[in-house]
Amino acid sequence: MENCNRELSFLTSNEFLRNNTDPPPIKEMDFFSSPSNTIIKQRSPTVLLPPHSVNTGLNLKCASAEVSKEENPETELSRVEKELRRVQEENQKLRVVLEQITKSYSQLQAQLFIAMHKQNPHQACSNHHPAKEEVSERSSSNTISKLEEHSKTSDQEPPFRKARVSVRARSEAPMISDGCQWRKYGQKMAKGNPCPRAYYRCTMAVGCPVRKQVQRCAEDKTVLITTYEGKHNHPLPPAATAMANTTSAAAAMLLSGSTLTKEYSTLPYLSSFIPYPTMPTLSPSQPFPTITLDLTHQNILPLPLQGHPLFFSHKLPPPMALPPSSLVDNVSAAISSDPNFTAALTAAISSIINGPQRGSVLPGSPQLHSQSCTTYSTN
DNA sequence: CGTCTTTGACCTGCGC
DNA sequence: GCGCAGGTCAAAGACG
Repeated sequence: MENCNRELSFLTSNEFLRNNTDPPPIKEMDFFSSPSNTIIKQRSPTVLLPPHSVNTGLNLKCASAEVSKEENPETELSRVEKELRRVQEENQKLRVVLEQITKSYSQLQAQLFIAMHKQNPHQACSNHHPAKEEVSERSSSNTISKLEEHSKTSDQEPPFRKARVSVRARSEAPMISDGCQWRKYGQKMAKGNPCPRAYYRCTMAVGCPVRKQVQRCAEDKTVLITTYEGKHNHPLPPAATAMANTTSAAAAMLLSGSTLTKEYSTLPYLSSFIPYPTMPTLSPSQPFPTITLDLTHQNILPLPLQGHPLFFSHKLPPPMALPPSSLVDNVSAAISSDPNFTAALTAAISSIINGPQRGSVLPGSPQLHSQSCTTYSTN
């Protein structure tokens, strides 16, 4: 039973990149702090830095203080501009690296989820929303096996049409803004809930199969339950990509089963985290596997959704009463919830950072120049 | 006038 | 077969 409460959640701590011998936890990605506490000078490319002290060598001294007063101001200006451009490029590279890391993590997390499910198929537990899904073990395994059977035997219907990703978020608005265009095509009173359920379909492209249902939680009417179904057949605007990534990844995690890795690699939108997925929750009246991303009680936002319009629509103080946190904080927090991921993620990070040496760098991933390093400040 | 929402009717699947 | 519930359709109305 203890596994029953085991959600794949991202918690707030900095433990994921930490071990006993590691430097202090990362608090922020500080690219512009004073040199005294942020710059690590590393001259030899063969010396490995601690895992998260990625020194890019941006010796960001205050140039003006060191420049000779006789020097031409224009030359100084151009030098500073040049330096600024270089810093921006470094920043961009690091961003790409981080994206690769998050992608690897989401894949690893999905694999763990599937492995857990296969080990304890009868413990596929429900989430903790009593009003939503009271799941019997029998119906759960039945549906899962039906699903697997379906995915094996039928290539005609996209599996995403059947998988659902339910997002619970607090919002006073009638509908969360997720960057897509939706057209309402129906509304129904659902049994057991005084609030009507609205049906929307994506209108960003003709024939887009994506639909969503929006309904307020019966127990807590401040909670908006948005259930996504289907996969977009068109490019998405940046604002919508985060949510699409999230739901696609979650659906893939739910559906892919033993062929997870293969299917994952073919998902067009998969490039993001899976935030706070609970175990698949299956309604007895609906044979659709549903994965619930519960954002109502978490004190950290999922990475792809931070800064997303969805969350700006909240009445909660953004970002949900958290102290200012960095991306790295969130990553570390995420992994800390499951220590088993630490080793795997460390390997993933290593494979990216040391890609060229180990021959395992991902295509298109940037290569951190050994002498071009940036320190993640702990301040 | 075109687009979107509303809402009752209809279809489908499931349990009894 | 019947009733129920979820989901969808489509006509009518509202709106800019």
